[in-house]
Amino acid sequence: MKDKIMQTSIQLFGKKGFTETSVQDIVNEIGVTKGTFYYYFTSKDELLAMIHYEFINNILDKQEEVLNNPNIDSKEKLDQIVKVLTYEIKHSAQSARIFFREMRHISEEHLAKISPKRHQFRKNLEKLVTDGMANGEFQEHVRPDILSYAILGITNWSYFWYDPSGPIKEKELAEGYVEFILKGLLK
Amino acid sequence: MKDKIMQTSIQLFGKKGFTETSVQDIVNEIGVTKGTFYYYFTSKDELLAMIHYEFINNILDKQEEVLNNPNIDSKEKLDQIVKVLTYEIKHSAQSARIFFREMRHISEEHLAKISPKRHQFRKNLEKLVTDGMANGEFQEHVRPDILSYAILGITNWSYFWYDPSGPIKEKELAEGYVEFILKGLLK
Amino acid sequence: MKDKIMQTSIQLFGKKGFTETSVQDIVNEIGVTKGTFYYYFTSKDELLAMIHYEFINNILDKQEEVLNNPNIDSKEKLDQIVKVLTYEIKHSAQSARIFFREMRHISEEHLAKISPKRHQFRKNLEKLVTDGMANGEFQEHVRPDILSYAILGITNWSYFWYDPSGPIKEKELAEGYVEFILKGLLK
Amino acid sequence: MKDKIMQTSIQLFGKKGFTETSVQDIVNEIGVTKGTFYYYFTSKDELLAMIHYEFINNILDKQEEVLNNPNIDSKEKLDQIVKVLTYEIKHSAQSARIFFREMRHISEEHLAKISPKRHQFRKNLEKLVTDGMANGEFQEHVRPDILSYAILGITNWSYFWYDPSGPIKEKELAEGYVEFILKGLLK
DNA sequence: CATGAATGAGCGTTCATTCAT
DNA sequence: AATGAATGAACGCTCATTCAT
Repeated sequence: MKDKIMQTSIQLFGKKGFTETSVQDIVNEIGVTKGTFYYYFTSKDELLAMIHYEFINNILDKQEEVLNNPNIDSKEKLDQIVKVLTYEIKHSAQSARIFFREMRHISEEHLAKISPKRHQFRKNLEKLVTDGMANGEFQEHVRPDILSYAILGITNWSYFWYDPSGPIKEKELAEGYVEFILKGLLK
Repeated sequence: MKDKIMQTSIQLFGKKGFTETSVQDIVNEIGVTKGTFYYYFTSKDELLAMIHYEFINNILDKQEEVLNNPNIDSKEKLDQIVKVLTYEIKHSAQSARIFFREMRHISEEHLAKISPKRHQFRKNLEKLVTDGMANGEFQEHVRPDILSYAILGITNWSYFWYDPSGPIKEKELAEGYVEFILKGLLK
Repeated sequence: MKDKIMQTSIQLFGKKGFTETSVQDIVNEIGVTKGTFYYYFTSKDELLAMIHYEFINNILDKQEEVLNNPNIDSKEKLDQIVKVLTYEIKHSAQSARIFFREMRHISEEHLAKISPKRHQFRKNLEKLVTDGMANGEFQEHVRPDILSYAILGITNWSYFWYDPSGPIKEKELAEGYVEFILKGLLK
Repeated sequence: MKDKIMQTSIQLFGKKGFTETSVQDIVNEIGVTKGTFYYYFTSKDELLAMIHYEFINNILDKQEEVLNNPNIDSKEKLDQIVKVLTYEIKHSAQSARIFFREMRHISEEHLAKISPKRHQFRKNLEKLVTDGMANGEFQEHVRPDILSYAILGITNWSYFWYDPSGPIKEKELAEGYVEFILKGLLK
C-alpha cells in the first residue's frame, strides 16, 4: 500500500504538480480514504521527500557504477552517464519532473538527507571532468565546476521539453548530446 | 502602484513560488489591501502572465537585435546570445526563475500570447545553428534542434544553481559556456 | 443621469437580481465611474427603494383613477384594475420583477415610505370587493381580505411565468383572468 | 448532520434569503465549522438544489395521489389539491419561500432534475381543468393553461403574505380559495 | 460633476491534518 | 489497518463605499 501510494503520487505530482495535487486526489485514485494515507506517511511533505530520495538514490547508484568501472576511460564514462540521465528522464519522466521542479517544497529536515546526494552527483561529474583533464583526455579551457553544470544543464533540461512520442528518439538524443559535449560546435 | 505590485510579486514569486505566495503576502509587503491588488489586476493569474510576457519579450528583443546584426558571423552571434542569457539570469534572477518554473500556472488564454514568443526564441537559436552549418562555420554532426535545446539547457540551467555572490563571476561563467559550446570537451 | 442610472438598474436588477448586480455593473453599462453613482445615490439600497417607490406609486395612481370613476360599477372597476396590473407586468416586466422579488432588500427606513402604499393598494382592492358585496353585485361567500389576496395572486403571479413572446397574448390573459375571477370554474 | 444542515439552511434561507445567508451563518447556527459543511455538500448551490428537489418532490407526490384517486370527481380533486398547497405553504413556509423565490440561483445542471417536476405539477393541474371541462363539470370559458396559472397564483401567492399567526386560519383560507375558484365573484 | 484610487469586511471554497472508532 | 467525521487556517476574489482631487 505504501508503495502504491508512492507510485500514484508520482504520477499525479508529475502531471499536476505537488501543490496542485491534494491528498484527496491521491487516495481517490487508489480508492482508499485519507486516514489510510496518514497511516503510512506522516505528511504530504514526507511523501515528497521519499520520492526525491528514491530518485536521487537510484541515479546516484547508476552513476557510481559507471564511475567505478576501471575498464573504461573518462570519455566513455561521460558517454554512459549522459545515457543514464537521458534514459531516466525518458522512462521516469514524472519522477524527474518532480525532482527538478518540486525541490522547493521539501522541508529543511528532509533536505538534510537529499541535498548531500544531489551535491554528490554533481561533484562526481566535476571529478570526472577533472580526472579527464589530468589524464590528458579533456581540454583544460574551462573551470571543471562550470563544465559539470553545463553538462547537467544539457541533460536535465530535457525534462522540460522532451516528448518521447515526438520526432526525436531517445538514442538519437543521447548520442547527439554526447557528440556535442565532446566536440562542440566549431569546425 | 501597478509596477510596484509587479516588482514585489516578482521577488516573492521567485523566492517562494507562485502558488506559495498569496495575494495577501504581496499586498502586505507593499502595505496596501487586497482590494488594491484587484483594482490593478483582474487575477493573480493575469499578473503571472504579465511577468512572463515582459521577460520573454525582453530577451526575445535582445536576441533578435543580435541576430539582425549583419556585421558578425554565426559564432559571434552565438557568443553574444549566450552572454545575453547569462546576463538576464543573473540580473533578473527572480524573473528568470518564475519564467522557467511557473509556466504551468498560466492559463490557456494567456499562453496564447506567451507560448509563440517562447517558441520563437528557441527556433531563432535553431536557425542560427542551421545557418552556421550552411556557411561552414559549424559542424553538421548533430540535429540542429537537439543542439538548440542543448545550448538552452546549458544557459537556462543556471537559474537553478547559479549564485551571483558565489565564487564564479558572471563573465567567467558566460565565457566558459561559450568556450565549451564551441569547442567541446575533447582534446 | 439620475434617471439613466435608474433605468439601467431596473434592467439589470430585473435580469440578474439585486444582489447579483454590482454597482460596477451598473456604471459599466452607462460608461461612467462608481463615483458618479454615489453622487446621485447615497447607496445601492436607496436606488432600489426609489425603483420600488416609483413602481407602486404608478400602479396605485392608476388603480385610484379607476376606483374614483363614478360612472362604472364594481365589476367594471375590477375588470379595469386587472387589466392595469396585467399591462404593467407585461410592459414594466423588469420593474415588476424587482417589486415582487427584491422587497426584502429594502431597509426599514425606506420601507416606511413604500409599505403603506403597498398596503393601500391591497386595501383598495379589498374595499372594492366589500363595496361590490354591499351593493349586491358580488357574492358574500368568502372574506373580502382573502378574496383580495386571491385576486392579487392571480395577477401578480404572472410576473413569475408570463412570457409576452409566448403563445398567450396580453389581452387574452387579462380577459381570461377577469372571466375566471367573476364566474369561477363551476358550471 | 447532513439533515441538520439542511433544516437549518431552510430556516435561514427562508428568513434572510439564499444569497444573504452565508455558509458561515449556517455553520455558526449549528456550532460546527465550514469544513463540516463542505464535507456533506459540494457547494452551497447543491444544498439549495436539494432543498428545492425535496420540496417539489413532496408536493408532486401528494398532488398525484389526489389525481390518481378514482373515487372523486374533478371538483373534489381541485379542492384537495388547493388544500394540499395551502397546507404546505403554511407548514413548510420557509421551504415554500425558498422554492418560489430562489429558483434563479440554481445552476443549469441541477435545474435539469428540478424543472421537469415543476413543469409536471403545473401540467397536472392544467389537465385536471381540461378533464373537468370534458366531463361537463367546469365551464369552458377560458384557456385551461391560463386557468391553471391563475389557480396556482392564488395558492402560491400565500407564501408572500400569509401569516399563520394572523387572523386568518388555515382552514378558512383554503376553503375560501376553493369557494372562490369554483364560483367566482359575481352573483 | 465626475474620476480614480483605495479600503475593509466578507464570501465560497480548499485542504492538510487529527482522531475516535 | 483503515474509516469517516470534523477542524481551522488560509486562499482567491468581490464589492459597497469613501474621499481627495
